[in-house]
Amino acid sequence: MVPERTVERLNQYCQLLADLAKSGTETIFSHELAELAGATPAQVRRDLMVIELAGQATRGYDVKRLQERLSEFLYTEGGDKVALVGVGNIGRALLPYFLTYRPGLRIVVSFDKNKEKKGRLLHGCLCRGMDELEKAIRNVGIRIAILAIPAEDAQEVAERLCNAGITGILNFAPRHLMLPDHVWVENIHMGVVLEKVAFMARESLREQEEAPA
Amino acid sequence: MVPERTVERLNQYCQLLADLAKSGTETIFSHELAELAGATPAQVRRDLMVIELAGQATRGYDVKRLQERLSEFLYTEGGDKVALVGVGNIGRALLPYFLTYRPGLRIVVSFDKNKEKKGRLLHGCLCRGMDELEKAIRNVGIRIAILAIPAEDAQEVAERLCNAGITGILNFAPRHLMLPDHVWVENIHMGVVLEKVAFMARESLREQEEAPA
DNA sequence: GCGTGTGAAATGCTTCACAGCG
DNA sequence: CGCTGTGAAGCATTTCACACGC
Repeated sequence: MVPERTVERLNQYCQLLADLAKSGTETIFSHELAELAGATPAQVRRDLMVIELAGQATRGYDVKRLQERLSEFLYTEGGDKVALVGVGNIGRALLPYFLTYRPGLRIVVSFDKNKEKKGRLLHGCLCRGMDELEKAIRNVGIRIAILAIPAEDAQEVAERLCNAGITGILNFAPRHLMLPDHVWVENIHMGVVLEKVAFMARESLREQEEAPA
Repeated sequence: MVPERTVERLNQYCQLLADLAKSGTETIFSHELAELAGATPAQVRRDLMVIELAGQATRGYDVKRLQERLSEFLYTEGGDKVALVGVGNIGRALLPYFLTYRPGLRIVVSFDKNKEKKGRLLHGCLCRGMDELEKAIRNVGIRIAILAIPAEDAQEVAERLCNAGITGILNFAPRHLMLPDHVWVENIHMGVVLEKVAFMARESLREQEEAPA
């Protein structure tokens, strides 16, 4: 019901507002928030319609109130627990980021097939063996997983995650996962995105040259 | 002119076709490629219209020919050179991936403000100091950069990159970059995406419960 | 019959433009 | 006035549906 892109931007706004609140800003106009987020003022206002909090024409929006309302809308009470599967470089990049930065999500456990990592604390997060995957996820009641393992293992492990009760996956493995419809999968395929950047950069350059005036 | 999403998928197809060619597959139907890529058959056919290569109703597409044609369309002759700015965990995750996996892009130099990394080879890629940024990029003629540094430095470094001739940036810093219009920026904000996954997973669960039959 | 290529319809998302209000 | 809230218009992307050819 809420547009996907809007959910992304609301999360972004929420983040920005938290920073603004910390730095003492009390009110903000749609065009200011738009500039920070890289959106248009109309877009910001449209997005904010879904949370039904009125701004004032003379003052804009109350930063603190807006941030509270957004958190309420986006996050569950107490925050969601997340499992990290695969503690390679990507996993290690994500851990500190979420542990310190994100209010609504906590990475509470990680898994790796490398036995040496088993039992170790990485950024305060216990690493378990892959054999404990289902049991640990079930016991802790985790619904969200980050999949950061080699492509060839991705499908199999993703299926195990779903069987263990996972309903949302952030997938970094460059493979399309075939999973039941009720599971929400979001792919981050960095290779594809970098290639898109290269292509689009070239394209937009070409367009400019072709139509100089 | 070519739709953005199509560019992404064409890259994905190209990747998949390379694998298929290696494994000896000679021809492929749109519905097979669609399944591998997580798209629909109609979408695949629509995407392939832009490269004007005909498939055959009885046999489908010639894998090798299609892959060649896609590479030709997507990549520049000899490949594009890429700079990696910030050799933290994200940077280290990307390096081996692109060095071994991507045909059209080569990370040829990296930069880090940590002086200890200066002059070292990381996965065969020389790491330079931030003071050498402009000069190195200009000399080697690099157009594409990956920005994987802390948010607070992102804007300033991005501006330096643009002044050095960069026209495409893949940005991992959780900040919207304000840059000239001719520079193509693609953001990967993992935090925002993970939060979206959590939200959408919850939403789609709720919808299913509300409309069970 | 079965799959391709493609106009035309449908969907989803963004932007415009303006009424309403402090 | 300048900014918010929002119908309506405009774009981008996806899906439908069917003519054509092996």
